Formats: sequence, C-alpha cells, structure tokens
Amino acid sequence: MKEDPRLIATRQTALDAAQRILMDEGVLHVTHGAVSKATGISRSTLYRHWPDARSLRDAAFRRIATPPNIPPKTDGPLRSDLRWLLGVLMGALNDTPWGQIAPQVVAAASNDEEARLVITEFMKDRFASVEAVFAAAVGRGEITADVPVDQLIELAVAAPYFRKLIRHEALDEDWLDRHVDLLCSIAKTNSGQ
Amino acid sequence: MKEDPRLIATRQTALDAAQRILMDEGVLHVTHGAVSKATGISRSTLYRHWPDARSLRDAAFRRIATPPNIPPKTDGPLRSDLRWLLGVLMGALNDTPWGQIAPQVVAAASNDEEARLVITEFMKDRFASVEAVFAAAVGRGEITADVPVDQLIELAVAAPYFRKLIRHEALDEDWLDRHVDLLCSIAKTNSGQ
DNA sequence: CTCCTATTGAACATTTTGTTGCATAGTAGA
DNA sequence: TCTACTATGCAACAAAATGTTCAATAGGAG
Repeated sequence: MKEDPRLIATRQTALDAAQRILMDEGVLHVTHGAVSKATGISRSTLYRHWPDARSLRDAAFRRIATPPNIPPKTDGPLRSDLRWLLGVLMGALNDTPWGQIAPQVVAAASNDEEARLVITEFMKDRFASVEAVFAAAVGRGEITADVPVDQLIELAVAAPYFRKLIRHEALDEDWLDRHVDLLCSIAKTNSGQ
Repeated sequence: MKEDPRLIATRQTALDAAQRILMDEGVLHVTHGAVSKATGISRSTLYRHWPDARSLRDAAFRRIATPPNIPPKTDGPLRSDLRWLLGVLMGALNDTPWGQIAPQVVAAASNDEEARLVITEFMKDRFASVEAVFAAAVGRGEITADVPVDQLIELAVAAPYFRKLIRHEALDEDWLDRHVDLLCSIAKTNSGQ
C-alpha cells in the first residue's frame, strides 16, 4: 500500500523550508511557527508530523546530510584520484547547503544523539571513499602497505573541514592542489621504508 | 574610578551559569530566563546587562574562548616541542569547557559575526604558538626554510579539532604520538630538497 | 460514490520573552 | 555618619511563541 501523497508533499515542503531557515538564520530559528509561516502549512499539521522542535530539526539535519553518491575514480595515479575525490568533497562544502548546515549539525551533536549519528555516518561514508583511493594505490603497487593510511585519510578530510567550518578560510583550487601534493608526498616518502 | 563590585559579581555569576548551560544543554537553552533561574539573579537585571539573547550568548562565548597562556617551549628538538604544545592543546580540548563549547561557537559563527571573531581570534593564537615551534626548528637548522610550514601548522591543529569536534573520536596520548610522528616525518623529508 | 485520512483554521491554555516603575539595598565620597 | 548615586529585586504587564484540541473541509483509495 502506497503512502498518502499528501503526507509526502507536506514533509517535503516543510523540510525544504526548514533547511532554508537552517542555512539563513541558524538552528535557533527552526521552529514549527517559522516553517508554518514560510510554507503556509498550518502549525497543527506540522506538530502532527514532528511532535517537538528537536525532531523537526533532526529531520532537517537528516534530509541534508545524506552523503551524495560520488562516482568512484580509483584508476590512478594516486595524485589524480585524490585530486578528483577531494575536489568533489570540497565542492560540496563550497557550493551545497551542506557547507552551511554542517556547523549546525556539529554543534547539535554535542547534546543530541541523533545529530551525532548523522555526522558520524556522514563522515564514515567520506572516509570510506578516501580509503578506496588509497587501497587502489596500494593494489597497483604505487605505494606500499606500510603507509599510515588511516592517518592520511584523517588529514585529507580534516583539513578542508577545519578550514571551512572552523577557520572560515577559502577552499579554492590552489589550496587543494597544495593539499593533495603534500598528502602524496607523505604517502610516497613513507612508502617502502 | 573603580567599577561597582555589584556589576562585576553579577556578570561573573551570570556568565558562569551561562557557560554551564552552554555545556550541558546547548546554545539553544542559554536565555535570560534560564540564567535567572540558575543563579537567582532577577531577569530584569540580566536584561540590563545584556539587552538581548544574542549578546548574552556572545558574552558567554567570549568568556570561555580566551586562549590560555601556553608556556612556550621552543628549545627543541622539534618532535619534543611539538609533542608538548599539541599535548597542551589536546588537554584543553579534552578536559576544559572549551572542548564542549567550541562546537557551539563554530555553529553560531555561521550567522553571528561576533562568534566568528571569537573563533578566528582563538585559532590565530593557536596557530601562532605552533608557528613559533617550527620557526625555532628552522632557526636551529633542524629543518630547512623550504618546508611548507603553513600547511603543517594547519594539519597539526586541524587533526585534533576535527577528531574531537566532528568525529567525536578519542584524543589520547597514543593518537597524539602518531600524529606528531607523522608531522615530524613530513617536516624532515621535505627539508632540504 | 463512499470510506478513510490529512489538512486546515480557530480557539484555547501555557510558557517564554521583553519592558517598566518603584522600593530596597549596597557603594562611594564628603 | 550622612548623602547622593546606582544596581538589584520584584511585581505587574504586554506581546509573542509554544503546544493542544476539535470540528469542518478537502483530497485520495477502492
């Protein structure tokens, strides 16, 4: 049995609005009242869908934080694969709502189990894609297995997030080039010792 | 002319409470009402000190985000200096309120100029202390000047913050040892090429 | 066409958020 | 100690936000 299309429509328009509010005004302003005013959906309906403010915010988090499917590129060379993958990741931070909403999720995660789940699942996915790139490089023999891959993955992802979310510095092609260069040089010089 | 001690006392107890609320319940719950209930200070007094909710939160941010004075250690060797400095930094993230409050400041910075100032100033201070360590190593001739120091500094600080604030992974001595080892190996192998 | 269900709008109580005026009490200076 | 000053407390208040309930309506499924 299919779900009532009205339910789906309400959820979608409501969460769309919630997401926009989240970006423009911050998590503080994501309330049933604000979403109602933004969408025309009556408050009573919103309360039926999300009983309290937290579940509404969590739903908005979940909606935006589903990792996009990144087309994998692991055919080498390492520098090229890494450049491609981190370029996509950087683009998501720069040009999608995720870049603006991630900080709110990070903050909410301090005292909201659901938000914490959202962010850790998201990061697990990101890490997996970076790991695939390194694993392929090891498989090709481009780097050896004794490279500290886990640390490299963490640095690879940490840098752009730190730069964007915490320092509010630009994430541009130039920076990314240098970042990838450094990562590769670490991988190469630690390889085969 | 000295300031009225009542002003000082009120500010202090109020911000103490605000900070505790910030840690325990999140920025959402830092309100005049909550602080009043927690301290016994009347709401009208709190409103006199901080006209709106934002200035109250900003004041709490400022209070906790003043960088502690880290006793400098730049007498080498690089690994030892770095281990010491990042150990202090890691300790602050693990064992002081800053570790719990930083995420809230990060989130607020998305749409609050004051919060952004707080966090960027804080980071500028952190970066400066790491830079001093590398500069000293260059001065001693332990590494050469063509090491990409700026990138190393960013990685050095980004990793613990990312790990703690975003991934909610443990920051322990063991992890720090490996982190410092990797940083040093980058510095050494990139040195003098 | 009919049954089922989601939405709406209004009314309502409750809580939170700001504001104001005045009495009280603590502070500084003569 | 006396006086002028000012921060606080308190109560009363208006305004807005937050939840809750219910009957009427409109949309979807068979």
